[in-house]
Amino acid sequence: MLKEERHYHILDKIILNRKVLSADLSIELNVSEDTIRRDLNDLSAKGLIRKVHGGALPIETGTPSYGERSTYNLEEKNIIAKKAVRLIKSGQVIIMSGSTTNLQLAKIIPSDINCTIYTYSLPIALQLTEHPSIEIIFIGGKLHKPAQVTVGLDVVSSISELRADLCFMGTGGINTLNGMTEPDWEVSHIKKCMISVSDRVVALCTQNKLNETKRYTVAPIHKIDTLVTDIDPNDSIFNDFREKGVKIL
Amino acid sequence: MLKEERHYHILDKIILNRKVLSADLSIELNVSEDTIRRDLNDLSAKGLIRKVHGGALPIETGTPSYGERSTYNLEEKNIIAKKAVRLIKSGQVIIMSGSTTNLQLAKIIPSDINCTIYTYSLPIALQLTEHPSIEIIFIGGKLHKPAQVTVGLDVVSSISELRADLCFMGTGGINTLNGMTEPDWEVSHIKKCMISVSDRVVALCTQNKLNETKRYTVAPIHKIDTLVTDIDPNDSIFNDFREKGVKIL
DNA sequence: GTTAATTGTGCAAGATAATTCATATTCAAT
DNA sequence: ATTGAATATGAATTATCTTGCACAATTAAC
Repeated sequence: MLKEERHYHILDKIILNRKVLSADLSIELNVSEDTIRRDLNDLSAKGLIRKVHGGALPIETGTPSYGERSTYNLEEKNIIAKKAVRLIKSGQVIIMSGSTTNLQLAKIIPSDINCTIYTYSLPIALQLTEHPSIEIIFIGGKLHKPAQVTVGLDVVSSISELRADLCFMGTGGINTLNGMTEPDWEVSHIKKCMISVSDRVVALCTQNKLNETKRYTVAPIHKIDTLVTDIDPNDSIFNDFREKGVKIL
Repeated sequence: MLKEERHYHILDKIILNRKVLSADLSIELNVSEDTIRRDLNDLSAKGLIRKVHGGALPIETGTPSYGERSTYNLEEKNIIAKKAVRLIKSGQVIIMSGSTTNLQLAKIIPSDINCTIYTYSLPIALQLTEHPSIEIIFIGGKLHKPAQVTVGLDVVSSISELRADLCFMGTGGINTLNGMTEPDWEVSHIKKCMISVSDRVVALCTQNKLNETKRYTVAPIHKIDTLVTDIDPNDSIFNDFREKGVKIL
């Protein structure tokens, strides 16, 4: 393994995972940690990565101001939200799952949009109360405290009585082979239900969830109409998805 | 987990929840509280958060959100909440209406209490998610934005299927002649329903609502078991209430 | 072909950074 | 004032980093 090969590997990994650890790389690339550190120093000197104690992170994009930094993790989610919000039209009935990406989306819905939104997430509902005209229907049930969403049979049965034009779904993991998957059993059921009552399913997915597979299946890939990510929709990574008929945004 | 990752996690969480506790973060991120405190100090030094005893808060941005929305008569409501909280026992099933007094009450429920609480108020539900053991059932329906509560037939029919030991009710107005009254038609119906499914009804009432009468009747005075106010329960103002069998706290 | 510089790598020792732990102090709530 | 919780501090520990050096492989020069 040549030095440059390692460098490319490191850069690839850092783009994909948003971080690398010296210890991991040492094992993966089968060289000592010293060598990895030297690699990281090289790349850092070239301004390609940012070296930190224990590994390295990508260079921060944009102006490193106060607000920018504090929204760092939300940056990708905001990109996704901005793409997704264009799908919302007045008059639609929409279901939103309880992800932080959806929360970002809820924040930027233009005030001239007039639609009905069903959700089972307290933060999202609360955010939507700031919107002047959207009709919000909260889906009741037992509250799951950490995620601040309702869960359980009540939720499933409430959703199954609906019919929605659009469904915005945060993703635990998605790939062409296993489709959409979820780490949580209850949530996977709720999402199944959401999909079955929605005309179009829009999956919101940060790149780190792309090509991941979680424990429970939500839906095969062909049930997903549109996939919204924070990467360029023309990227070749999406070829498989396009073949299965998934629109990329 | 790199140090910066923790920092981003903390910033994300603080944006989402409007506060973080050192103890929680320590468990979530699997490091000691010392480390969390040092992280908080770092972030605070960068001006990204405001460190306080026990955790940290976001930098004040001027836009007050649900949590810090100015509450009128906060002092009185706290007094009432402190009296009312003594009525809560482990094992009970409780319904809470959506008043700011109830919100204060929700904040001070001792953490060793273990009960089930039904509510249709977003702020109260959100507040209760901080409690370690209470089971929260949110009553879904159409959201009334200004009050951030659900309303409508869904709410009424959900409530009518319950059975509760206790019911904490904010009051629009109360007096011995007209009983409990409400300015809002929809809310008056919901409250009627709450009363009909509860064994005991506790009315929480600041003194300015005492002896007021609003447009719609909720219940005659004898339906109220306990009246909690911010004035001395032995005050002669309560004589009429006592005659009707209302306990004063 | 031999030699000398150059480069890449691993190893070891000391330096630095991050973390935990024990302890004393401060804080918040009664 | 008293109590219990949260915090700051410094020592001890662990992890990571830097540095210098040895060695091998590669390149360049003669």
